[in-house]
Amino acid sequence: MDARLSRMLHLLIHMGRMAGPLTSEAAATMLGTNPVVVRRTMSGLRDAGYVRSVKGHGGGWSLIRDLDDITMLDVHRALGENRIFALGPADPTATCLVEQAVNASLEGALREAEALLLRRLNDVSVASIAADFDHRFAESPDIGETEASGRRTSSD
Amino acid sequence: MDARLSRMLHLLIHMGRMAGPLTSEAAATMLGTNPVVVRRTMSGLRDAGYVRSVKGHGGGWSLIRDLDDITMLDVHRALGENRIFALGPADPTATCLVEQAVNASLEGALREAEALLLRRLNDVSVASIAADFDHRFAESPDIGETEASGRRTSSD
DNA sequence: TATTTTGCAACATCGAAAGTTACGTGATAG
DNA sequence: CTATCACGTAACTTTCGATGTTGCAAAATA
Repeated sequence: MDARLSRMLHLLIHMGRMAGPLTSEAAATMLGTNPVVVRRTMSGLRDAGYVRSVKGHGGGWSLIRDLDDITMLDVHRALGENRIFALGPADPTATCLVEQAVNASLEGALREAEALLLRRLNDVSVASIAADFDHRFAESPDIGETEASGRRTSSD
Repeated sequence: MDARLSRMLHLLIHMGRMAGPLTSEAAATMLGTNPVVVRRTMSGLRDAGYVRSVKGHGGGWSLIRDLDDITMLDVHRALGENRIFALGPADPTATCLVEQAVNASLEGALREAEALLLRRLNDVSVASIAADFDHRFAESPDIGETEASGRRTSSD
Protein backbone atom coordinates (compact mmCIF):
# COMPACT_ATOMS: atom_id res chain seq x y z
CA MET A 1 0.00 0.00 0.00
CA ASP A 2 1.35 3.38 -1.01
CA ALA A 3 1.07 5.59 2.09
CA ARG A 4 3.08 8.51 0.77
CA LEU A 5 0.17 10.86 0.20
CA SER A 6 -1.17 10.14 3.67
CA ARG A 7 2.24 10.68 5.23
CA MET A 8 3.02 13.90 3.43
CA LEU A 9 -0.35 15.39 4.38
CA HIS A 10 0.38 14.47 7.98
CA LEU A 11 3.73 16.23 7.85
CA LEU A 12 2.47 19.33 6.07
CA ILE A 13 -0.14 19.89 8.76
CA HIS A 14 2.46 19.53 11.48
CA MET A 15 4.74 21.92 9.66
CA GLY A 16 1.91 24.43 9.40
CA ARG A 17 1.75 24.55 13.20
CA MET A 18 5.45 24.78 13.91
CA ALA A 19 7.59 27.86 14.36
CA GLY A 20 10.86 26.59 12.98
CA PRO A 21 11.80 23.97 10.40
CA LEU A 22 11.12 20.28 10.87
CA THR A 23 14.09 17.95 10.58
CA SER A 24 13.80 14.70 8.67
CA GLU A 25 14.72 12.96 11.88
CA ALA A 26 11.81 14.48 13.82
CA ALA A 27 9.45 13.87 10.91
CA ALA A 28 10.52 10.24 10.73
CA THR A 29 9.76 9.85 14.44
CA MET A 30 6.30 11.33 13.94
CA LEU A 31 5.56 8.96 11.07
CA GLY A 32 7.23 5.96 12.63
CA THR A 33 9.61 5.67 9.73
CA ASN A 34 13.08 6.56 8.55
CA PRO A 35 14.65 9.99 7.86
CA VAL A 36 15.82 8.83 4.45
CA VAL A 37 12.29 7.88 3.49
CA VAL A 38 11.14 11.33 4.60
CA ARG A 39 13.74 13.06 2.44
CA ARG A 40 12.97 10.85 -0.50
CA THR A 41 9.28 11.61 -0.32
CA MET A 42 9.56 15.29 0.60
CA SER A 43 11.85 15.92 -2.34
CA GLY A 44 8.80 15.82 -4.60
CA LEU A 45 7.08 18.52 -2.56
CA ARG A 46 10.24 20.61 -2.67
CA ASP A 47 10.50 20.30 -6.45
CA ALA A 48 6.85 21.31 -6.70
CA GLY A 49 7.53 24.44 -4.66
CA TYR A 50 5.50 23.63 -1.57
CA VAL A 51 8.36 23.27 0.92
CA ARG A 52 12.05 24.02 1.07
CA SER A 53 14.91 22.20 2.72
CA VAL A 54 17.86 23.79 4.49
CA LYS A 55 21.04 22.00 5.41
CA GLY A 56 23.14 22.27 8.53
CA HIS A 57 22.52 23.59 12.02
CA GLY A 58 18.95 24.72 12.52
CA GLY A 59 18.06 23.34 9.11
CA GLY A 60 15.21 21.08 8.06
CA TRP A 61 11.95 21.39 6.15
CA SER A 62 9.71 24.46 6.02
CA LEU A 63 6.50 25.38 4.25
CA ILE A 64 6.83 28.02 1.55
CA ARG A 65 3.17 27.98 0.52
CA ASP A 66 0.07 28.56 2.58
CA LEU A 67 -1.77 25.33 3.38
CA ASP A 68 -4.84 27.00 1.90
CA ASP A 69 -3.13 26.95 -1.46
CA ILE A 70 -2.25 23.25 -1.39
CA THR A 71 -4.85 20.58 -2.13
CA MET A 72 -4.63 16.87 -1.58
CA LEU A 73 -4.42 16.58 -5.36
CA ASP A 74 -1.43 18.92 -5.44
CA VAL A 75 0.37 16.70 -2.98
CA HIS A 76 -0.58 13.57 -4.88
CA ARG A 77 0.77 15.06 -8.10
CA ALA A 78 3.92 16.30 -6.43
CA LEU A 79 4.63 12.72 -5.41
CA GLY A 80 4.89 11.75 -9.03
CA GLU A 81 1.53 10.72 -10.49
CA ASN A 82 1.68 7.34 -8.89
CA ARG A 83 -0.54 4.41 -9.62
CA ILE A 84 -4.00 4.84 -8.10
CA PHE A 85 -5.52 1.42 -8.67
CA ALA A 86 -4.30 -1.98 -7.59
CA LEU A 87 -6.46 -3.31 -10.39
CA GLY A 88 -6.05 -3.14 -14.13
CA PRO A 89 -5.89 -4.80 -17.52
CA ALA A 90 -3.56 -7.75 -18.00
CA ASP A 91 -2.16 -6.18 -21.17
CA PRO A 92 -3.22 -2.64 -22.11
CA THR A 93 -1.84 -3.13 -25.61
CA ALA A 94 -3.43 -6.48 -26.36
CA THR A 95 -4.05 -7.47 -29.97
CA CYS A 96 -6.72 -10.02 -29.06
CA LEU A 97 -10.08 -8.40 -29.83
CA VAL A 98 -11.72 -10.07 -26.84
CA GLU A 99 -9.11 -8.63 -24.58
CA GLN A 100 -9.49 -5.24 -26.23
CA ALA A 101 -13.21 -5.29 -25.50
CA VAL A 102 -12.52 -6.27 -21.89
CA ASN A 103 -9.93 -3.53 -21.58
CA ALA A 104 -12.30 -0.93 -22.97
CA SER A 105 -14.95 -1.71 -20.37
CA LEU A 106 -12.58 -2.06 -17.46
CA GLU A 107 -10.53 1.01 -18.32
CA GLY A 108 -13.68 3.03 -18.84
CA ALA A 109 -14.89 2.23 -15.33
CA LEU A 110 -11.46 2.89 -13.85
CA ARG A 111 -11.18 6.18 -15.71
CA GLU A 112 -14.45 7.42 -14.28
CA ALA A 113 -13.53 6.39 -10.75
CA GLU A 114 -10.12 7.98 -11.10
CA ALA A 115 -11.61 11.23 -12.37
CA LEU A 116 -13.95 11.35 -9.38
CA LEU A 117 -11.15 10.63 -6.97
CA LEU A 118 -8.99 13.38 -8.43
CA ARG A 119 -11.91 15.82 -8.23
CA ARG A 120 -12.41 14.94 -4.59
CA LEU A 121 -8.71 15.28 -3.84
CA ASN A 122 -8.82 18.65 -5.56
CA ASP A 123 -11.76 19.74 -3.42
CA VAL A 124 -9.87 19.43 -0.16
CA SER A 125 -7.10 21.84 0.84
CA VAL A 126 -4.55 20.77 3.38
CA ALA A 127 -5.70 23.74 5.45
CA SER A 128 -9.20 22.29 5.67
CA ILE A 129 -7.79 19.03 6.98
CA ALA A 130 -5.86 21.03 9.56
CA ALA A 131 -9.11 22.76 10.50
CA ASP A 132 -10.72 19.36 10.91
CA PHE A 133 -7.89 18.42 13.24
CA ASP A 134 -8.62 21.55 15.33
CA HIS A 135 -12.19 20.40 15.61
CA ARG A 136 -11.19 16.92 16.70
CA PHE A 137 -8.69 18.36 19.16
CA ALA A 138 -11.26 20.69 20.73
CA GLU A 139 -13.66 17.78 21.15
CA SER A 140 -11.11 15.29 22.37
CA PRO A 141 -11.91 13.80 25.80
CA ASP A 142 -8.43 14.84 27.01
CA ILE A 143 -9.54 18.43 26.90
CA GLY A 144 -13.29 18.41 27.26
CA GLU A 145 -15.68 20.56 25.28
CA THR A 146 -15.70 23.46 27.76
CA GLU A 147 -14.13 26.81 26.95
CA ALA A 148 -12.23 26.68 30.27
CA SER A 149 -9.13 25.33 28.55
CA GLY A 150 -6.30 27.71 27.87
CA ARG A 151 -3.76 24.92 27.95
CA ARG A 152 -3.23 22.95 24.75
CA THR A 153 -0.72 20.18 24.98
CA SER A 154 0.50 18.53 21.84
CA SER A 155 -1.76 15.60 21.10
CA ASP A 156 0.69 13.53 19.11
CA MET B 1 -0.93 -4.96 -10.85
CA ASP B 2 -3.78 -7.32 -10.17
CA ALA B 3 -4.94 -8.55 -13.56
CA ARG B 4 -7.26 -11.27 -12.34
CA LEU B 5 -10.50 -9.51 -13.11
CA SER B 6 -9.31 -8.69 -16.59
CA ARG B 7 -8.19 -12.26 -17.19
CA MET B 8 -11.35 -13.90 -15.92
CA LEU B 9 -13.53 -11.65 -18.06
CA HIS B 10 -11.42 -12.63 -21.02
CA LEU B 11 -11.90 -16.31 -20.30
CA LEU B 12 -15.63 -16.07 -19.61
CA ILE B 13 -16.20 -14.48 -23.00
CA HIS B 14 -14.22 -17.18 -24.72
CA MET B 15 -16.14 -19.83 -22.83
CA GLY B 16 -19.40 -18.25 -23.92
CA ARG B 17 -18.47 -18.87 -27.55
CA MET B 18 -17.22 -22.41 -27.19
CA ALA B 19 -19.13 -25.62 -27.64
CA GLY B 20 -17.30 -27.81 -25.13
CA PRO B 21 -15.39 -27.12 -21.94
CA LEU B 22 -12.16 -25.12 -21.81
CA THR B 23 -9.18 -26.81 -20.23
CA SER B 24 -6.92 -24.89 -17.88
CA GLU B 25 -4.11 -25.65 -20.28
CA ALA B 26 -5.87 -24.00 -23.23
CA ALA B 27 -6.97 -21.09 -21.07
CA ALA B 28 -3.41 -20.56 -19.88
CA THR B 29 -2.24 -20.45 -23.49
CA MET B 30 -4.87 -17.81 -24.32
CA LEU B 31 -3.83 -15.69 -21.38
CA GLY B 32 -0.13 -16.27 -21.77
CA THR B 33 0.10 -17.77 -18.32
CA ASN B 34 0.11 -21.01 -16.39
CA PRO B 35 -2.64 -23.65 -15.94
CA VAL B 36 -2.21 -23.57 -12.16
CA VAL B 37 -2.80 -19.83 -12.11
CA VAL B 38 -5.95 -20.38 -14.16
CA ARG B 39 -7.28 -23.01 -11.73
CA ARG B 40 -6.42 -20.85 -8.75
CA THR B 41 -8.28 -17.87 -10.15
CA MET B 42 -11.21 -19.76 -11.66
CA SER B 43 -11.87 -21.50 -8.37
CA GLY B 44 -13.45 -18.29 -7.10
CA LEU B 45 -15.86 -18.22 -10.05
CA ARG B 46 -16.70 -21.87 -9.45
CA ASP B 47 -17.43 -21.26 -5.78
CA ALA B 48 -19.65 -18.34 -6.77
CA GLY B 49 -21.63 -20.59 -9.10
CA TYR B 50 -20.70 -19.03 -12.42
CA VAL B 51 -18.68 -21.92 -13.86
CA ARG B 52 -18.07 -25.54 -13.10
CA SER B 53 -15.02 -27.71 -13.49
CA VAL B 54 -14.97 -31.32 -14.62
CA LYS B 55 -12.04 -33.66 -14.22
CA GLY B 56 -10.75 -36.28 -16.57
CA HIS B 57 -11.09 -36.90 -20.29
CA GLY B 58 -13.12 -34.22 -22.00
CA GLY B 59 -13.17 -32.23 -18.80
CA GLY B 60 -12.37 -28.59 -18.20
CA TRP B 61 -14.27 -25.41 -17.39
CA SER B 62 -17.81 -24.59 -18.51
CA LEU B 63 -20.23 -21.75 -17.96
CA ILE B 64 -23.27 -22.57 -15.85
CA ARG B 65 -24.76 -19.08 -15.92
CA ASP B 66 -25.72 -16.91 -18.85
CA LEU B 67 -23.22 -14.14 -19.49
CA ASP B 68 -26.17 -11.77 -19.33
CA ASP B 69 -26.53 -12.64 -15.67
CA ILE B 70 -22.89 -11.97 -14.76
CA THR B 71 -21.60 -8.44 -14.29
CA MET B 72 -18.03 -7.25 -14.01
CA LEU B 73 -18.80 -6.60 -10.35
CA ASP B 74 -19.93 -10.20 -9.87
CA VAL B 75 -16.61 -11.41 -11.22
CA HIS B 76 -14.69 -8.93 -9.10
CA ARG B 77 -16.50 -10.11 -5.99
CA ALA B 78 -16.05 -13.76 -6.89
CA LEU B 79 -12.32 -13.16 -6.93
CA GLY B 80 -12.41 -12.32 -3.28
CA GLU B 81 -13.05 -8.61 -2.67
CA ASN B 82 -9.51 -7.70 -3.43
CA ARG B 83 -7.86 -4.38 -2.84
CA ILE B 84 -8.98 -1.74 -5.33
CA PHE B 85 -6.60 1.11 -4.59
CA ALA B 86 -2.82 1.18 -4.60
CA LEU B 87 -3.20 4.19 -2.34
CA GLY B 88 -4.30 4.52 1.24
CA PRO B 89 -3.75 5.70 4.78
CA ALA B 90 -0.46 4.89 6.50
CA ASP B 91 -2.32 3.63 9.57
CA PRO B 92 -6.13 3.35 9.45
CA THR B 93 -6.25 2.98 13.24
CA ALA B 94 -4.00 5.91 14.12
CA THR B 95 -4.38 7.56 17.51
CA CYS B 96 -2.72 10.78 16.37
CA LEU B 97 -5.52 13.29 15.78
CA VAL B 98 -3.70 14.87 12.84
CA GLU B 99 -3.46 11.49 11.20
CA GLN B 100 -7.11 10.81 11.97
CA ALA B 101 -8.09 14.01 10.22
CA VAL B 102 -5.94 13.08 7.22
CA ASN B 103 -7.44 9.60 7.16
CA ALA B 104 -10.97 10.97 7.28
CA SER B 105 -10.40 13.14 4.21
CA LEU B 106 -8.44 10.56 2.25
CA GLU B 107 -10.75 7.68 3.07
CA GLY B 108 -13.78 9.79 2.22
CA ALA B 109 -12.45 10.50 -1.25
CA LEU B 110 -11.44 6.88 -1.75
CA ARG B 111 -14.83 5.65 -0.59
CA GLU B 112 -16.64 7.79 -3.11
CA ALA B 113 -14.38 6.71 -5.94
CA GLU B 114 -14.74 3.06 -4.93
CA ALA B 115 -18.51 3.35 -4.81
CA LEU B 116 -18.55 4.81 -8.31
CA LEU B 117 -16.24 2.12 -9.62
CA LEU B 118 -18.40 -0.63 -8.17
CA ARG B 119 -21.50 0.97 -9.66
CA ARG B 120 -19.83 1.08 -13.05
CA LEU B 121 -18.67 -2.52 -12.75
CA ASN B 122 -22.21 -3.45 -11.84
CA ASP B 123 -23.56 -1.65 -14.92
CA VAL B 124 -21.69 -3.86 -17.35
CA SER B 125 -22.62 -7.48 -17.96
CA VAL B 126 -20.06 -9.84 -19.40
CA ALA B 127 -22.51 -10.38 -22.26
CA SER B 128 -22.31 -6.72 -23.19
CA ILE B 129 -18.54 -6.95 -23.37
CA ALA B 130 -18.94 -9.97 -25.61
CA ALA B 131 -21.29 -7.92 -27.78
CA ASP B 132 -18.66 -5.21 -27.96
CA PHE B 133 -16.22 -7.83 -29.14
CA ASP B 134 -18.65 -8.83 -31.91
CA HIS B 135 -18.73 -5.23 -33.00
CA ARG B 136 -14.96 -4.97 -33.05
CA PHE B 137 -14.70 -8.25 -34.89
CA ALA B 138 -17.19 -7.20 -37.57
CA GLU B 139 -15.27 -3.98 -38.10
CA SER B 140 -11.83 -5.50 -38.00
CA PRO B 141 -9.79 -4.89 -41.19
CA ASP B 142 -9.19 -8.65 -41.50
CA ILE B 143 -12.83 -9.09 -42.40
CA GLY B 144 -14.02 -5.80 -43.77
CA GLU B 145 -17.35 -4.18 -42.98
CA THR B 146 -19.26 -5.82 -45.82
CA GLU B 147 -21.91 -8.44 -45.19
CA ALA B 148 -20.20 -10.72 -47.72
CA SER B 149 -18.45 -12.65 -44.97
CA GLY B 150 -19.90 -15.97 -44.00
CA ARG B 151 -16.56 -17.17 -42.78
CA ARG B 152 -15.48 -16.21 -39.27
CA THR B 153 -12.08 -17.38 -38.28
CA SER B 154 -11.06 -17.19 -34.68
CA SER B 155 -9.43 -13.85 -34.06
CA ASP B 156 -7.24 -14.83 -31.14
C1' DT C 1 37.17 22.75 12.79
C1' DA C 2 33.35 20.00 14.75
C1' DT C 3 28.63 19.25 14.41
C1' DT C 4 24.28 19.27 12.30
C1' DT C 5 21.41 18.29 8.56
C1' DT C 6 20.21 17.38 3.79
C1' DG C 7 21.32 14.64 -0.84
C1' DC C 8 21.94 10.56 -2.79
C1' DA C 9 23.52 6.02 -4.13
C1' DA C 10 23.39 1.30 -3.14
C1' DC C 11 21.84 -1.94 -1.12
C1' DA C 12 18.19 -5.19 1.90
C1' DT C 13 13.34 -6.22 3.29
C1' DC C 14 8.48 -6.92 2.69
C1' DG C 15 3.94 -8.08 0.74
C1' DA C 16 0.99 -9.40 -2.90
C1' DA C 17 0.49 -11.31 -7.45
C1' DA C 18 2.24 -14.43 -10.47
C1' DG C 19 4.93 -18.39 -11.93
C1' DT C 20 6.51 -23.21 -11.11
C1' DT C 21 6.92 -27.94 -9.48
C1' DA C 22 5.07 -31.89 -7.56
C1' DC C 23 1.75 -34.97 -6.26
C1' DG C 24 -3.03 -36.44 -5.22
C1' DT C 25 -7.89 -37.29 -6.94
C1' DG C 26 -11.50 -38.31 -9.99
C1' DA C 27 -13.27 -39.45 -14.61
C1' DT C 28 -13.14 -41.54 -19.01
C1' DA C 29 -11.27 -44.30 -22.86
C1' DG C 30 -9.75 -48.50 -24.39
C1' DC D 1 -8.83 -52.58 -14.95
C1' DT D 2 -5.34 -49.74 -16.33
C1' DA D 3 -3.50 -45.74 -18.74
C1' DT D 4 -4.34 -41.16 -19.53
C1' DC D 5 -6.42 -36.85 -19.00
C1' DA D 6 -7.65 -32.93 -16.32
C1' DC D 7 -8.59 -30.64 -12.05
C1' DG D 8 -7.16 -29.65 -6.73
C1' DT D 9 -3.87 -28.09 -3.87
C1' DA D 10 0.30 -27.44 -1.28
C1' DA D 11 4.75 -25.52 -1.33
C1' DC D 12 8.14 -23.05 -3.26
C1' DT D 13 10.30 -19.39 -6.23
C1' DT D 14 10.09 -15.10 -8.83
C1' DT D 15 8.88 -10.40 -9.63
C1' DC D 16 7.75 -5.67 -8.72
C1' DG D 17 7.12 -1.56 -6.18
C1' DA D 18 7.15 0.57 -1.71
C1' DT D 19 9.73 0.76 2.25
C1' DG D 20 13.73 0.31 5.30
C1' DT D 21 18.80 0.77 6.01
C1' DT D 22 23.66 2.01 5.65
C1' DG D 23 27.24 4.87 4.21
C1' DC D 24 29.24 8.86 2.65
C1' DA D 25 29.50 13.49 0.37
C1' DA D 26 28.11 18.35 0.67
C1' DA D 27 26.61 22.43 2.84
C1' DA D 28 25.69 25.45 6.73
C1' DT D 29 26.43 26.98 11.30
C1' DA D 30 28.32 27.22 15.98
